[in-house]
Amino acid sequence: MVRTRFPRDVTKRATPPRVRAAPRPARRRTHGIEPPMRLTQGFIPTIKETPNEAQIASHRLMLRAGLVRQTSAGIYAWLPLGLRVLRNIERIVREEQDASGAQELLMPTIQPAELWRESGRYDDYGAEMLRIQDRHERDMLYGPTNEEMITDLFRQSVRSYRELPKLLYHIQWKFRDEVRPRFGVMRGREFLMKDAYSFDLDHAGAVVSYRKMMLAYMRTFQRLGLKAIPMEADTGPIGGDLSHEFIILAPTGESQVFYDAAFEEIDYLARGAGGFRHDSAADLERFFREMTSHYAATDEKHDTVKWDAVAPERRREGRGIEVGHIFYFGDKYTKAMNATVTGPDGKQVHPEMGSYGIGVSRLVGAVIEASHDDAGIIWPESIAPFRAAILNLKPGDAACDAACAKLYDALGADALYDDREDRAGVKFNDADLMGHPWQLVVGPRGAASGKIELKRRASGERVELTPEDALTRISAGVDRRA
RNA sequence: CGGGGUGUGGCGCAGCCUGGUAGCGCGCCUGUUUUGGGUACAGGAGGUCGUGGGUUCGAGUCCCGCCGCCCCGACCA
Repeated sequence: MVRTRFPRDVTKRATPPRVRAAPRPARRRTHGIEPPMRLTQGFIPTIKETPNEAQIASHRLMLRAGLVRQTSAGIYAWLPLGLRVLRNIERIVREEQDASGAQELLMPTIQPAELWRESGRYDDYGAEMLRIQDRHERDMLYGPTNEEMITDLFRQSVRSYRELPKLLYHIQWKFRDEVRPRFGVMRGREFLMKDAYSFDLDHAGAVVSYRKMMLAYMRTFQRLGLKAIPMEADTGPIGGDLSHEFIILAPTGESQVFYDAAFEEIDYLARGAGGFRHDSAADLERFFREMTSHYAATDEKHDTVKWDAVAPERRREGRGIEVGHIFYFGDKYTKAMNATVTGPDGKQVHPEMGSYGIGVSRLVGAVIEASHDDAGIIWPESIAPFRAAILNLKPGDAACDAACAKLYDALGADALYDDREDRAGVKFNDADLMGHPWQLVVGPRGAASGKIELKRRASGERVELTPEDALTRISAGVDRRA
């Protein structure tokens, strides 16, 4: 048995090692776990008619395109196509968390009631918390969030202010027993969430962590192809006095939002002059001022006087879906759970905390709400389950088969090969429904003369060209940021 | 949790009022046909009618209980 020891000095480092900004691999989907896929061999059950329970667009399309299946109210199984999207979103969220200096860990889904009794939330949280007992009749719960557990982990091991700040996150399934689950994965009971927690010595430090996360969020949403607006929010049951929620725009959103066009004009991913760095206090300050100086409000908090002060051509209005929420709440938990570090003056202090959530599974639905048409989903390049679909209009035809094999070979895991023996219309419809950014249409008509058709899902634009040129167009068309 | 709706082959639905051999469309399987936007024809497989009880000679249908799911509202990543 090999014994592993953690190097001592790791915990002594005052600040985490600098992480390079947003790694962007040459090939996007390089987790190495996703195999190429032929439709005849895959498990991608598309359906023609809309299941009766699905009312909103994203829910309907997720069921029809074979992304998910519901197993109970508000609980979903993720099928291969849906899982790819979920993983792609998760990957971008992770890259931006890492880039901000946060460290990933993984906490369990099941938590002991004891921790929640310490913070006082075991009783406060109410019926939304799923409570269970193990065989020894110990009270347990399926975690709806992780403030208590992270605070417990922190207090066990962090002793000195020299080890601060700590910015920790995980991406884990949560359960909140919603009274009324709805809108498919947008308001499920079980959902995948990225939750981060910051620990700082004082208020000033906590504010820096808060701003870092805010920047990470804006970058994340931009990479997902979404227009996100940060809005001041109430802190709710998490408590605290500084909080923002992030609303993305979609025609079917739950609430009306009003905001200044400034939010759309900022490039959060820009480098160099005008860009924002996570490790520069000045940049973070400037960034935070940008985020808070422009008008933004939901209908509940809408202030018509302030709204009238915004130049008319800069007023933007639309429907919004909440996809993230960040909180600063000081020593609420460190005090209740007695987590302390030794300060510079030798006295014990309760670190200041913040928590930061992104609804990863909700984002799958939210992106679809923001990007679809009558025919189906229109995936942004950055999270599409496949970059392209290869439609073999006549399997068995030598020229078609050869052309498809070549394309499939070149694209590998980035392509979904529709090799079904079905009518052309079936394949066109399914490809539109599944929403691949590109469609490579190979039919006997063009194959004879060495041509295929390339269709752009978003615009509907089609061109006839050689397979080589099509492949070039596809890779050239990748916007690595969005 | 209040209000409303609904549950019948994989999906969408009819049948229930007025009890009497469980049907239609799509999908699926076989064959023919068609071949660039869900083709056509023929044959076939597949259903404890959500569930428990009751009424009746007989219940998908009538009565009572329970459960699931959906929508509106209050509540929320």
